[in-house]
Amino acid sequence: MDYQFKDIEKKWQQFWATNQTFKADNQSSKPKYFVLDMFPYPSGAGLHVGHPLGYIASDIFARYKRLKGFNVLHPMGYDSFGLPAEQYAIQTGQHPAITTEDNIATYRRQLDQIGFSFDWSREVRTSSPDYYKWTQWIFMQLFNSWYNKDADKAESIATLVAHFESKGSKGINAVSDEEVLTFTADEWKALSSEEQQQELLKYRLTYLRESTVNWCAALGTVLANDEVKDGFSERGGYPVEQKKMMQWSMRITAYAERLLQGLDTIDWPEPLKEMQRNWIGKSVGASVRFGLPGAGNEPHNTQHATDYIEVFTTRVDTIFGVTFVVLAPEHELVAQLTTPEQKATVEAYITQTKKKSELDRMADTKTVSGAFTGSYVLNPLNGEKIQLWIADYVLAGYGTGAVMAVPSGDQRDYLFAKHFNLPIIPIIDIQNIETEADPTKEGKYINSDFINGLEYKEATAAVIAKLEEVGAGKARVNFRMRDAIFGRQRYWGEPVPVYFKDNLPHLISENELPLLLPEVDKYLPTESGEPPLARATDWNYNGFEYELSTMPGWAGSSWYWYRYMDAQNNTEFASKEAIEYWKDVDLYIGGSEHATGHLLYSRFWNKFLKDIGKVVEEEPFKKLINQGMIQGRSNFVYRLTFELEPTEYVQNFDLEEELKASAIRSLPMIFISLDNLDDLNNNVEERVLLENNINNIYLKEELETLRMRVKLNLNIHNKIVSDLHVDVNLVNNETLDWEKFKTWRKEYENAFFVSKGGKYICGVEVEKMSKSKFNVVNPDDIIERYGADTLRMYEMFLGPLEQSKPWNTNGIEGVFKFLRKFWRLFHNDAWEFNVSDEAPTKAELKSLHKIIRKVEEDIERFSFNTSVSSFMIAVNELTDLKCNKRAILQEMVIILEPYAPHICEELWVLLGNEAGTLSYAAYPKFNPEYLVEDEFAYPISINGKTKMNLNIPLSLDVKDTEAFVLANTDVQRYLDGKTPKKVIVVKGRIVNMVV
RNA sequence: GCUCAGAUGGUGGAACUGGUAGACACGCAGGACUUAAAAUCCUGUGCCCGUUAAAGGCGUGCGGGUUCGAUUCCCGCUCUGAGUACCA
Repeated sequence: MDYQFKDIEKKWQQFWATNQTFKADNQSSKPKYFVLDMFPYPSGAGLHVGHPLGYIASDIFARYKRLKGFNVLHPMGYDSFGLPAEQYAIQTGQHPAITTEDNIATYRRQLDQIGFSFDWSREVRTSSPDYYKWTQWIFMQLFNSWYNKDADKAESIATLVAHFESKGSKGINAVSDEEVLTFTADEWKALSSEEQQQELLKYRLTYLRESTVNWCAALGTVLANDEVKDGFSERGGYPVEQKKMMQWSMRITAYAERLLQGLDTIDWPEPLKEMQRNWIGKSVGASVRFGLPGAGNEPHNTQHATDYIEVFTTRVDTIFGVTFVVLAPEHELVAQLTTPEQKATVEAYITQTKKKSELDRMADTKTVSGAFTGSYVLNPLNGEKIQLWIADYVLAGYGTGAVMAVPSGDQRDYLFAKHFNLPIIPIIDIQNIETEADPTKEGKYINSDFINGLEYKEATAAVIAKLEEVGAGKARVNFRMRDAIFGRQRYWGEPVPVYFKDNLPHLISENELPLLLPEVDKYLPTESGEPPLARATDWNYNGFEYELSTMPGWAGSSWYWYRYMDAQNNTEFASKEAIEYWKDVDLYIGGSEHATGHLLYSRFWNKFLKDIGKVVEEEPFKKLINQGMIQGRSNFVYRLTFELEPTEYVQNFDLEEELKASAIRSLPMIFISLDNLDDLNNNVEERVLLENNINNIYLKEELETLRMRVKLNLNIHNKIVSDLHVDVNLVNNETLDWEKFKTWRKEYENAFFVSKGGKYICGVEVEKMSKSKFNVVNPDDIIERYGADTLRMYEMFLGPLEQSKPWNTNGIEGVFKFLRKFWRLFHNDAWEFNVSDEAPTKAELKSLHKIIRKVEEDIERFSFNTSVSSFMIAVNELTDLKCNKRAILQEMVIILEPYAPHICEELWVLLGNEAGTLSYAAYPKFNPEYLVEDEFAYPISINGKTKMNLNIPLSLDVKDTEAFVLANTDVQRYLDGKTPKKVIVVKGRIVNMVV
């Protein structure tokens, strides 16, 4: 029988499902291997061809590892909480759970069609209560924990309470809010329970904090930064204001150092690690206090936050070059430190700053602006009085919201000083500050008191020592990363398992989990601007109000890989045994867009779960591969822009009306093929020719009656054509199927095509894949035409996995032909299955063992595109050899199985093997003996240019090879009687002669 | 600005540690089969010069360098894509 991919694929997909072929066991004598894909958000649009790229790669890897004798865990699930479903619910009133369910069904159908070897018995959905029960449970553990810096790990809040009770706050080294109380044990005990809880909240790993959000009153909701454009909501264009709100936060900053260090232990793409490093943003420097004059002893040393300005600097060595200090306009001391004379200026400046969005403030790096407060601060090391300014280039949220300005070393400070005429003091002997700041660390210090003559390293150490001595500063490490906001004012997310009593948050008890998402009448905020959950009736905890915000999208995805290990467990998020067996993810494949979101939060939660003893590995994803994005590839047709004009005035003649009344209704649409377009643009004659053609061919009969009444002139517009997107499904290899095109839309029904040789060539552009550009390609269509095996192999054949590339089907025929050719090896000319048991020849064995090694090497380095090519080469070779030997073909079936599982299963059974055993067959063993050659066609080159090839026995050593080459008459002809100065022979590679 | 990735025929791409640049596939051209078409098969296909062939020249973004030999290593530059940012 011919290769009937439809029957074959359906048959085996059913077989795998009924027999649970890919169900993984949590116990095995085999080594474990966990292959994970980033699970999808089930959107209403379904899967497009970009989605499966990573899934196909991971499936090939998973299937390969099974053949290599591993116990493979390869699961799939859905990140099913999220905004689009909620948006849809708001529009249609349908419960998001229902639309989500529908979308999942579509995804599942599409995924099943591609033939993935997922263990569906472990499927997870983040929106399902038996899943989010555990997301809530982890939240509770975070609430019940604090970060002990001495132990460098999270601990139960009980250990903190015990410490407070016995020793007070003394000796606690914790990651906490900035302002915590200092107290003795007795003082602690004297606090009311509420006061104690209030204090403990400052230590918990998830806590309430007032944070600024983008509040859109009209939409009644909080918007993400990228949903805000120039101070207005992207959707609807309503004004957005900065509003302070009590929000749940996650103390991820406690893990900053461990998150940074951990990167060195995992096998991830370097750019991705770099992104996380930048996001964490560790900078090593010092904090320095600039005292306020008149506040007492100078230089200053006091506990009260109001009589000094604290700055963070990475260049504490430049402290003698400080000529002013700048505060962020939002800094809390600004009002207090502004003198009456400067009050008006400063307030005007603050108002001006407030008008600017954060984006504007960041974008405008050219204009220098600021205002003098009228106050001075004192340099702690030389007592010098320096001006205190405010300026919007200093951000309140970073460091301390204040900087010490060193105009000789920092370009921003330099411009500021020049603009406001502030002093600039050079501090390093080799510094050149004529036209710009010079941030050099080379050279020796000048104008710098006790560090004069020193070099960078010793100077830094000396300054820090001095600062510590006078109590005005110390070495400090600063991180850019902030705590993550964890609350969302949305409906379709996990409810936070917290209720409020006396304005304090309390956890519900564990046995009351899951806290189910309540039903609401509408998915909108309330009139008073409370989140949708406030609409739920009778939703309270023994009369106390529940938290009304829900968890963000990343909550459910920050631990889901553990649930796959033990998806059905009712008593734990996963059993200890399951976690100890599977441990971590060996291979994780997904897009790099999750670099600083999902991948950072997951590492954070993982480290926390390890601290509390629930998981065993410090890092969750040992190896990670980013698959590139599949971009859309749009096609264009070019519609001629022309008009007809009457050349004379005729009474009561309106061309438009006459056209409408005529048989043709309107002027025909004429499309110009891309290859004709150049001629038209460059060649006037062509245009005249076309005009004549239009008149004579396209318009002739239709306009005859009109022409009898008035003379018409045809004008082609200056911009000859307008480019229109055309559905890529109507185009094959840039050639338009114009019959289909005519039926695509009513208005094209009578279209004309101008082309060379009857082929209409379309234009191409790479853009985002989107409906409006008609460039979305659905895997279903490809599978319908070519089958899943072709789709799988073609997606791999497209190019390196990590590279972004536009989707195009130009080469898909080649892959399909390859599979047919493979099928043909097992069949005779009458399409009857025909395999021989003869012993294979040397040439056949060579082909086989070449491919065994090649595919092994390629898969191990995730180079799937090259192995597809190699399969083609192997099948071409075996076809040429007319090989139908079982000994060769059966091995081929095993090697190809990860790539094209359906056709291989079918052939496996035709070869007489038991159905379903292929997935666990043994991968063929490579034997290098079959590849040994006794001769090699050496390229013979003269001065590095290859001239000819020469077969030379590999048994010859370097010297004999050289002699063999020089004895050759053809070589002599090339040498033209000259003796080479030097002959380089690389055995088995090349011979090069220098003349 | 900074960080990272990339640039190879008409197209997607290959060339792993410096050793025959362009594998494999698409497309295109020619041919076979066919009444014809589709399908299939065969041949050719980097560019230039050359009637064919031979021979030759040029070729991996650009300019240099190291080397017997560079797509690969080094220096400088251009462009494209991604991330990130008045980060002190």
